Amino acid sequence: MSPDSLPASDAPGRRKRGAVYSPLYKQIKRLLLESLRRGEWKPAAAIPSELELASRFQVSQGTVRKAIDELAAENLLVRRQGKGTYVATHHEPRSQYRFLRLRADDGTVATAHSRFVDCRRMRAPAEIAARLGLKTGANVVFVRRLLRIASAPVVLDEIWLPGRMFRGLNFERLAAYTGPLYGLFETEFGVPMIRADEHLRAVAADERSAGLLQVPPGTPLLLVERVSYTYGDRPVEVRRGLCVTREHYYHNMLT
Amino acid sequence: MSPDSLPASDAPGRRKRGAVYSPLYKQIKRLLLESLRRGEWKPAAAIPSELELASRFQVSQGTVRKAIDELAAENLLVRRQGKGTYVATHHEPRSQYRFLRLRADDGTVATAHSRFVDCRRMRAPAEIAARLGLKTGANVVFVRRLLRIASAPVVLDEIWLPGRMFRGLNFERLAAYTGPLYGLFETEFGVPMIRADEHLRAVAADERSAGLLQVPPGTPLLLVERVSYTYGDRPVEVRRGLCVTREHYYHNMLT
DNA sequence: TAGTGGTCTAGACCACATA
DNA sequence: ATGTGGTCTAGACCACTAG
Repeated sequence: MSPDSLPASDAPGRRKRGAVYSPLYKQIKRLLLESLRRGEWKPAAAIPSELELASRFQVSQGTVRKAIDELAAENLLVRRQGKGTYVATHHEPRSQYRFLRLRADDGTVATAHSRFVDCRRMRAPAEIAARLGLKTGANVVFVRRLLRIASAPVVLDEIWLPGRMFRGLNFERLAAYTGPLYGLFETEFGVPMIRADEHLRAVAADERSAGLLQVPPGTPLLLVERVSYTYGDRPVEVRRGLCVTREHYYHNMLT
Repeated sequence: MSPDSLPASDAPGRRKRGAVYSPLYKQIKRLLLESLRRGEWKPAAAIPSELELASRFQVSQGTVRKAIDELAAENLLVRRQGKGTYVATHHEPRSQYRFLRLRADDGTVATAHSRFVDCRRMRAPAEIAARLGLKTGANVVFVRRLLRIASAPVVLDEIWLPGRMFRGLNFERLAAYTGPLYGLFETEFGVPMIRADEHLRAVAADERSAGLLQVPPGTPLLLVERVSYTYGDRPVEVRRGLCVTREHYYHNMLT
């Protein structure tokens, strides 16, 4: 990207005047975000050094730093002193459990084992379609899986994904893959998950879920409804998780 | 606080060398935190300007800024351009719902009405005492209250507080007080809550809770176990909330 | 008009990783 | 030895608030 990417109208002092005011580092941040969205720098890859970006955008290193600081605070980039700045990936252990808030009673982050129960393509029900920004009846991939911790089933997930973005995703590929699901999405389908919204409720286990989770029907379960987003706030996953919270809990820190 | 507060051993370049390395701004941050902990600046009050702090600590404005930046990111301080930097308080609307993650189905943050059903002093059960860092049997204040949204009971809270820190807290004072509970704690007892840990589970309503929440016994409820902390990571509140999630959900955002 | 936080720069130097 | 991120400074100027 050339320096010309900075709108010419911003040339004098490079500030937007009038309607809205946007500091230089916010504009740089937007440019970096755009490069990430376009896939110019893939997950796990290094982005150019601060000095190089500074000369590319014709600003000082400090201004680039501030832009990167914010992206790092949002977990989109990872800084490594002495090495460089990298695009976040769901493959490293540190990012791996970013979206998993389930803990064992003793506080440990138990290692979960995925067992896929189902994977098929279907027409999106109205509610799922709405959340994914698709038309009702659009093609979606439906996945059902069981998360086991220490061999006991703990979570039953139902997942809906836009069919167009996940061409070729099927039961065999899921079963063959070891590692985090979002790692697969990112590597195989070029869809990095960067944010998720969760709605939690308590519900009673129905017959089917109870059977899969090996608990009596009617058992209180923690329902976690998630919508995940990729760059540009595009929703790309709807997930309904049913959790047995007899020996586990959902952890959250308020600040 | 005089500049001498900076350890003399740090004088050359003011860096800690050897065992651990701690940048200047982290040391400044620690000093500011200490002033907050000591109550030198009360909630809602303004702290000295950046320039004044810089001259006080004999560092540049930029270094003070970086320290304040981190404290603001942790919601301990609030910056207001053109006015100053203020100590966070639970009295302003913006901080008011910081610790309340319950939303109505339509996404709105419903205004909750508190109705206190119980307040008495008791000896701390072992588990509560452990979480509060007290000895079993230590004096604690026990509070039970019902949170109503649009006149329907939605949350039943049970709260334990260290007796020594909350002298004089009784049913009458609770009932007379309008506004957020943490505002009361901060103003009347000098205990600002700055962080909380929550553990969520799904449980079945027992007879008593079901009665108060006006749901059938056995109804799945969201159990929210919270431990709140004040400065220095001191635990000062244990709370058990039972939420009816028929028309409300617990909201969480993952980044 | 004065004071406060917010932005931006240029340059020096430090800590860390790698070759 | 080199290159990267991380810290710190001094100073200029901008945006915002309030007397």
